[in-house]
Amino acid sequence: MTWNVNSLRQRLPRLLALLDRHEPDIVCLQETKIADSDFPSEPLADRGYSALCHGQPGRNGVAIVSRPVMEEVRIGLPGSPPPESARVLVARTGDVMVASIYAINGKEVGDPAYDLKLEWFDALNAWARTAVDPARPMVLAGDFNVTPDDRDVHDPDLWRGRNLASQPERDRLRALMDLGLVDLGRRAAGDVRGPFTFWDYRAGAFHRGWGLRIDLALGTPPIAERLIGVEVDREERKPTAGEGKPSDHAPLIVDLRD
DNA sequence: ATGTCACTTTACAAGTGA
Repeated sequence: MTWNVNSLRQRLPRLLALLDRHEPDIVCLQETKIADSDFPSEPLADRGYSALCHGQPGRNGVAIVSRPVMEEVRIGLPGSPPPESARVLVARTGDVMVASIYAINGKEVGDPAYDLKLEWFDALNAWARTAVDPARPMVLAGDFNVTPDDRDVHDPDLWRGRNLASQPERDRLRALMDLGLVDLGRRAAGDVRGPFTFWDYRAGAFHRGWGLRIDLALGTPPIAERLIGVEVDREERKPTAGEGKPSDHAPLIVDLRD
């Protein structure tokens, strides 16, 4: 499972309910917005989950919550542009590598943050060229802040060329996948629009179906051949589900054969 | 496109980032 929680402090009751509901083996979290010293390890441990975290107070932050105790492989992204931000965490269980990824949003095409985003993807891809072995099982899951193609936006004409849908960022995501990664969500869904994972809080975007598919699980072929299905838990985006307010992202759940 | 949310701070409102 991968889920951008938009503050783990705010979303903890929902995360705990989500663990009870889906019983996932491994959960990649993004935008935890919490320092490692404040990470809520105990309520997770009570449910049989251990956690690795790479956070900072107030913004960004990634974590991997799992039933198997995972071995930490890497914290952070070597060569990523300053300022240092908590966006990558890599861990291993058995022969499976898992990376929790939170890409830079980029704000708008032309904004300095957009250039930083492209630079950050170059650093991610440079790391991935050394870390992704298509012969070995590996999953990169998280909020990539890029729609892979026009099927991943609710209104391609509206979004054409804009941040989250522009060609330079799509080219970089494509270069990452060309290292031998399968977009598991797209493979499971087939040639349809969506399934969306993010809806802006504003303007009633969820209610109006104004969604994007920017949360992705990318797997090497040994993972992809074990793919059973993929589900987006849209209930988690509704204010009525679980405890407290929703994140602006819904969890993406990938089901793999043992 | 924008009917919001969560964070931070010479904190009880306003700016930032998403």
